[in-house]
Amino acid sequence: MQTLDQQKRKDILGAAERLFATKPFHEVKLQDVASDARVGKGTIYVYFSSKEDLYRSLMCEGIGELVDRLRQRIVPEDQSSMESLRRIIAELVTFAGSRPTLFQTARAIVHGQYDQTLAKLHTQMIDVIEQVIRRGIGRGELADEHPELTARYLPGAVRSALAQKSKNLDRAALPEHVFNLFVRGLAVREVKRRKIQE
Amino acid sequence: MQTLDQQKRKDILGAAERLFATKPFHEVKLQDVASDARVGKGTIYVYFSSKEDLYRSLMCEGIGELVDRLRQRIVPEDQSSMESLRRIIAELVTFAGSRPTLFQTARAIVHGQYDQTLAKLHTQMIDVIEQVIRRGIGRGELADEHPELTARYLPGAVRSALAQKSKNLDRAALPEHVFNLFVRGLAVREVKRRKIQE
DNA sequence: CATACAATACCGGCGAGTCAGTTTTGTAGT
DNA sequence: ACTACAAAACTGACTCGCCGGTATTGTATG
Repeated sequence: MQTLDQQKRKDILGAAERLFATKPFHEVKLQDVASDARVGKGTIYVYFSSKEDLYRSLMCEGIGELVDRLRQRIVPEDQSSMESLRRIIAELVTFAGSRPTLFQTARAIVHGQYDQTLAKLHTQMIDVIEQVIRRGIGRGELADEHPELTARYLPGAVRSALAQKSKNLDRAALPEHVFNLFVRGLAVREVKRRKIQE
Repeated sequence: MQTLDQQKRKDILGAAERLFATKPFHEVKLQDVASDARVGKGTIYVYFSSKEDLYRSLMCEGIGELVDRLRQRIVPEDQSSMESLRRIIAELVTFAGSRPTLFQTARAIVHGQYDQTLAKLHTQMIDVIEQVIRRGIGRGELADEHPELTARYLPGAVRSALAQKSKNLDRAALPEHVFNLFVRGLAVREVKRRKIQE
């Protein structure tokens, strides 16, 4: 009597996530969401006040979860900045892989000026990354003129790499590759290294 | 009257671009596009067969233009790979700045499986970048395990950086920063450099 | 008079949102 | 334990407004 069935809410969100992954907002029909979630169309309105609200809830909870995970994985005191960076990237890749919709659509929403909650969550994510870089700079481990920019590149890069699922991207190699690129860059330094070693 | 025709078409595309930049597809009304373009609603259907077609044309022509520009700016024979990279990044930033809609929405569409034309154009863009990197590797100027991934990161990074227009991003600094990061990475190398110099 | 197009009116389909009715679930009384 | 009952949860057929698309009208131009 008391509680709305939280499982049902999850079902609806799950169906919505699947469908919004496939088509743009305006092509997703609430009837389909309902069918997919095995609930009546009206039930959706028990848990969400509108299609818009459903969509926003989906996004907010997803990004919120990502932010939480990032924070959990980072322990500034005990970790080198490199390790933190590595973990951030790994987490981004994992998340993007397991919940492609959320990660991908996140961008579309951030752009939409209306939803401040979501924008705020997005900012939080960027902030977490930026702080890690700044800390690394402070410790003398990293160098970066604009950490606030780099913090944005990271999720963007991961997103782009995973955007096309067609190719057989080596998922396992992705985190390491991103990490290496961001840390070392493309420039060849073999010669210098040899000089050092000699 | 032929000349007028093409101008009118441009007007419509321009208005559409402006509006699609502001709101999602389903919130853009054809009446508004018409008004904005100073054209009768019916006239739109002279040049485009449907709202969908208008949108697709807009995207295709935009991305096509970007691909052309990238190709023009790159002269593999006469340029170092670094210079090519620098130009690619500059072009991406410029384009993303001047035509935010196209750049930003591009990926949302690519994901949609229906439109192969657009997907193909997107692939072409990635290919241009990838080839530059491969050439650099061949010449011993660059090192990269997965150029096909890096080629995707680049536009993704730029896109992310420009996604939020709120902050006073230093537009001028952006290309250089992206270039430096991708080429050199975040790692501090002062120590090593000193060792070499000593 | 003819052409081209803006403006406007109109139509039909579609889908978000509603609500009256049905089912499920919790509880109280015996 | 069982029944009875009530309240919440759920349903899906229906409604209603909106907008894509078309047909019509008015007007300017040459």
